[in-house]
Amino acid sequence: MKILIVEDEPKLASFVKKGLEEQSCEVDVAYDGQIGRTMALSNPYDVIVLDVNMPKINGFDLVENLRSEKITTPVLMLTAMGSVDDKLAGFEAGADDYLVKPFEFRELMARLRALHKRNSDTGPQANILKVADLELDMNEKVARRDGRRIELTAKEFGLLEYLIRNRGRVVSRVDIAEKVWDIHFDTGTNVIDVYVNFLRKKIDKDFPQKLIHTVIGMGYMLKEE
Amino acid sequence: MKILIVEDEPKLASFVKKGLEEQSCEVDVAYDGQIGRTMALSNPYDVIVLDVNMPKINGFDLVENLRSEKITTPVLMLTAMGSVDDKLAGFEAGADDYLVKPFEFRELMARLRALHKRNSDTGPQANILKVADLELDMNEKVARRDGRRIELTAKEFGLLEYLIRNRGRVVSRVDIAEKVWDIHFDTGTNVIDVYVNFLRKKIDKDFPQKLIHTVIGMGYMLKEE
DNA sequence: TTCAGTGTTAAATAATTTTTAAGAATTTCT
DNA sequence: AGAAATTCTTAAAAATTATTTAACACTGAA
Repeated sequence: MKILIVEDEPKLASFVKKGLEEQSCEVDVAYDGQIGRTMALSNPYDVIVLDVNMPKINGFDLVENLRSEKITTPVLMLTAMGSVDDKLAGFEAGADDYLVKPFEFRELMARLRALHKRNSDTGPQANILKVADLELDMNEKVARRDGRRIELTAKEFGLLEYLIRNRGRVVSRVDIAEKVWDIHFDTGTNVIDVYVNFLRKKIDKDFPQKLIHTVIGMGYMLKEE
Repeated sequence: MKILIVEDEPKLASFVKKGLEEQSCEVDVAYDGQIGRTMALSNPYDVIVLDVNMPKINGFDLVENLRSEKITTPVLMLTAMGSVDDKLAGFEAGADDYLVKPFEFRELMARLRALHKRNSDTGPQANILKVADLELDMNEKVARRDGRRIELTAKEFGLLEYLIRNRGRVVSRVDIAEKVWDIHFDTGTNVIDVYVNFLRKKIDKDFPQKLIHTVIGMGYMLKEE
């Protein structure tokens, strides 16, 4: 289990780190929210332990920020503030659990395990994204609709994956350009339009129920119905 | 969110049930572990709330049993036993969270939501602005009134969003021109009037209660009543 | 090197939205 | 009440946005 601890109190951080390492976890420590953010964005952690009270970026803001960046790693908030309102603020910001200091290490460990279990035990079948009768097989890198196998190119696959992960939500061309093409400024290109067209041919053309919808002036949306 | 409560204390059970139903959850209650087991096995719940101390089958045994039956529904244990050892036993048995009585309802709600969120990959929470029976769905980029779906163009959507975010406040044409059209000087146009008219046709026309009000000489206001 | 598949651009066409403008209706002012 | 100002409604013109096609460039494998 790979864990990131974001905690500005060195003593507590090293105590927790040691404990976790004894349980054969891989542990990284960030001593402020700023660094924590960078590390969380660039490494695939199983769980993140977050102190609320920190310089630069506090815990609440950090979770919110991570969530807005689509980082869904489970987060456990660690804090001395035990009021229900504080807890609610934590959950509101996007945390998955909330533990009040002082705590016993064993409880922290148990809670981390619980968070991890839920995220990882989705098993091998977690690698298939579905919408209606459309499946995206992340292992085979292939789509299926109504059981029929559909081969996709890399860009097509990337685009469809992005659409599927944002099913039911309108995604703008700018969003797509950034997340799928990694274009961060306006190049005046129409690649996205063209690729949506490719996808439609492969995925919607032969089926009565269309899944790819264009929302004029706003973007595209993948949705059943 | 569909929830099963397994709790032998009728008072507590009905208190929690009522609270959850107010948050528009579907709630079933089982008054002992035996029945709880049967219900959990036959219905697809989103979360299960489990009291530890119950006749026939206690909470620990019930989770263990469910897990062995491959029921992976998130379980929150509810109990008066707050020692770390008790908590560990709960997690050990397969629970996902552990809340000690007495608790505040809001915390229970937050924890249930957190458990549910992780299991249903609906991504970021539905982002919906509401006024009276009018909803503006920021994900789907669609309005709903009285449950009826209303499609809007980009400009219509922008205007309605601005009105809704300023509900109950009169916004001048100049405000609207600046924030929605990005026009910063007087062009003598009447687009805004035209668009308010468009919106009225889509949003107010078919309903007795009008939401868009014109305040002559000042601007427009969105308000119920 | 050639070839097939992939990614990108550009331009023509189609569809829809946005804006303009002008007459009708309403409200305000004298 | 009558005139003036403001707002509403409508339809058609203008502008924008989307789709499709085809051509071109790039890549990696044979």
